[in-house]
Amino acid sequence: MNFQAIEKKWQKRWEKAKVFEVKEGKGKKYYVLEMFPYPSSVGLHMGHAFNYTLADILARFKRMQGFNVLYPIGYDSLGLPAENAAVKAKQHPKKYTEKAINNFIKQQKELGLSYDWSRLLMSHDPNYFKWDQWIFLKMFEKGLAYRKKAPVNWCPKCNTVLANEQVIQGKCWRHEKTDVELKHLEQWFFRTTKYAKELYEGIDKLKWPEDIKIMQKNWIGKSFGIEIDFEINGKKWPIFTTRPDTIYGVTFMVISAQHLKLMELVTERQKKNVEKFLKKVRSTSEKDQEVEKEGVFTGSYAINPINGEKIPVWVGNFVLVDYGSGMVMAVPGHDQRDFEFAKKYKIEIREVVKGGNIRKEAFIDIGTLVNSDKFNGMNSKKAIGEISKYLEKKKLGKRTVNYKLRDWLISRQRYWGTPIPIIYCDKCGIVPDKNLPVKLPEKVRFGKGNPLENAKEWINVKCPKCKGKARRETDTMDTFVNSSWYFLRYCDPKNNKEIFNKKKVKYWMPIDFYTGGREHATGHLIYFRFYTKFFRDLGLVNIDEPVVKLFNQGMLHGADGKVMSKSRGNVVLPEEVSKTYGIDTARLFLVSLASPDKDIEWSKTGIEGSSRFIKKVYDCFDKIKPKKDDKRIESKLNNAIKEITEDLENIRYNLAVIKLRTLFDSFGKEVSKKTLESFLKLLCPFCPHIAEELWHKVGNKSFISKEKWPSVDEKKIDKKFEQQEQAVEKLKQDINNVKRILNIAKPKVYVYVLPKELEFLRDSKNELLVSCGAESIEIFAVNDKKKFDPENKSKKAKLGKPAIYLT
RNA sequence: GCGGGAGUGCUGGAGCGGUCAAACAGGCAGGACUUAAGAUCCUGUGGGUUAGUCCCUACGCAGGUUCGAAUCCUGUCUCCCGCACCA
Repeated sequence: MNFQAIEKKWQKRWEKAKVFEVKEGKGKKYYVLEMFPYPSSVGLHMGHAFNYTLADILARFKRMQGFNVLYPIGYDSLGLPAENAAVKAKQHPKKYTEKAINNFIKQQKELGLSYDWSRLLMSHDPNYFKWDQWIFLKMFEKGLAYRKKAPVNWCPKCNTVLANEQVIQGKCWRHEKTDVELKHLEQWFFRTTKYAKELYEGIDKLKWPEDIKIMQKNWIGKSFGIEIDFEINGKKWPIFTTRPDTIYGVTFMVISAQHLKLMELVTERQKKNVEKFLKKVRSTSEKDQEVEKEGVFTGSYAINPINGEKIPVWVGNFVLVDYGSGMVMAVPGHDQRDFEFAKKYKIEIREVVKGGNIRKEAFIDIGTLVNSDKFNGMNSKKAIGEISKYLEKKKLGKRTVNYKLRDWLISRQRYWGTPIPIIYCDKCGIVPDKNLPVKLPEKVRFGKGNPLENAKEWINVKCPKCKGKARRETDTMDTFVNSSWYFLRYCDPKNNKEIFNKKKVKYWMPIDFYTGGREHATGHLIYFRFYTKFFRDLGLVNIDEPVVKLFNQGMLHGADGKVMSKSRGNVVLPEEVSKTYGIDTARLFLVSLASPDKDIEWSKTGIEGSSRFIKKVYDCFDKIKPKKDDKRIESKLNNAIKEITEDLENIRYNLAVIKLRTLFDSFGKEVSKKTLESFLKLLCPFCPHIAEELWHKVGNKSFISKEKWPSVDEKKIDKKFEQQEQAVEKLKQDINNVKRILNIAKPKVYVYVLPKELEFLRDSKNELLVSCGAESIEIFAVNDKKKFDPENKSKKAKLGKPAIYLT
């Protein structure tokens, strides 16, 4: 059979008849979505095919179940990789990207994915990013987009700053060998921290994989504590601590070496020392493991608010600048880091919680307070509360909750991104540019730094307010901005009056099933929740969370056992597989290997198994002449429908495939047309092209993709047939066993059964003959007087266990 | 260091308190069909034993809970992943 012709044929017909295009309003909706793909110019390999197939199967299944299924596609086409690749290929990123997209579309169509192509989105389209800019201005208006000078992560390879989420173990997310540097720059931020509490608390309600939920919790990192004001040089400096019970043990303070206001604390005498130290800190890479804790005295002293004690303030390399207030109270007796620091610089280590040996190491557990004035003898746990209360009463501190989550740095010093719609005017300052879209200038020079900085005509504009001289912001937005709301635009992709129609979004949202990789746990999957909450507060959506069910698919590994990727050189291309086996076979194989959430390995021999099955199915429809069902088939079919439906519902495709195979194997020569059709429907989500082809072959004119999913008739499921089958199976084994013991190559077999079992065993006579390699088989009822039974074996027969005699 | 997940046949993997551990697929071996190969079909694939029986050994290792555990608990080893000086 010619797979490729069949595939092409149906792909064309689907497209022509707009089979997968949907409109809102017709019945119950179901929204299936894959994470916004970045259109790499390298194209798709089998790993991608695996991802898309998983969602496509569900979309097709839900569609047949009668849901109004929204299953759209688009491309996250702005971003650094495209710009870099384009520069390398000496092509404009736009041209380069669009070529890549066209290639992607072609390949995805060849996979038989049932997208509604009419909703196609591309984030580099000004009609799309116009709304990114619109959102930015809304955020600006609400104080959620702001500009500040801050210590930021800089990747020297990318030549741009990065968000915290894009720094992995001190390295750039795109360059695993490049250390991220710290710089102080004026940058644009989104105030994600405004929703920190809600983002954190909402996690529990999500039907997401547990590990993702835990990762998000750790990332947002909630901790309860108290902010205590320490007075330094007459000014109040707040610090955050979760252990106020150890406040009597504070023997010094440490401020981060990156702190913006550090120099305010440095005295004239200490200036040289501190500057020398800062130089050293900057030259050693920030996050290398096990950096020794070091610091220098600033010359200033702080007053411990609880007892008025004067304590030295140091500057140190181990204090994070962007957590809490960038300064800590050091309790060397009860914090391991402070302990190491104090040991090194011979600062007093004071015991205030009894329980450990603070000469050897810091005692960080809870215990009983000592050397703590009126709180002596109190348990740490109680003391945390009591001391907090005391400080609050005296207006020296305030209990707070602190989050690790930081505001999202969205500025990028690159060309291929959404321009930030801001104009700087000497007179009016920061002015929003409401004349959207702010497009990218086409003619720019690539190579050195941010190309936009040299686009003079584009930069120099009139101030929208005073019409005076002004200049554009040259930073563009992080690509994760574009992917934070695309799922809403799919609901109304062509709207040019507003970002989207509220009613349409209300109908389609939330996303019912979202697939993608685990790597987005603390990036995209937080950003898009943040956006959703912001839109809700704007009154644009009526939901709190964008996704009901998140599914993380496993990774496809190559034959070498490593994750399939172009750079590793272990890719298998869908085109190639398609040529030999057909894409339906590949789809089937990918999901039958293992549970879809697990990593799987591509194997050449493995796909043969799926191929054999597909061929068998195809051949069967070539030959079979439908007749009537017997009760056994009816039972089998209904049971299969029931179980396959459940398995699809729970994304246990591997198990569904097994049941599909078992069902097919149970077809004898007597199968009704209706049963065959039901089988095809069950097959359709996995192998849509072949299902369509055979659907027509048996005489239908409609699209099976649009047919109704078969329903279960529970009454027809009869466990009796299963038991009978098992009995036959056992009998088979028994005969073979005896045959082997007696060492007869082609025995004559005599079977003796109880009279009521005679009928179904007779039906299995041929099957037994083949599988036992017997010369002949005769089946007698035990009470048959004419039976051949020279050794009188028939009296051994029991219910469900016939007696046998071989010769 | 903290957190999460996983260890089942020759392999990928099902099973996640109980009627049978290994469904399904792949591999390998034997057989049938062929002049032959391929395709296809059948059988076997821990050990012992037997005319189809039964026994033993087996779900990383060691304990425990239970009438009963691959499945629950504790400890331990190995592997994978995430976070990592968060005060």
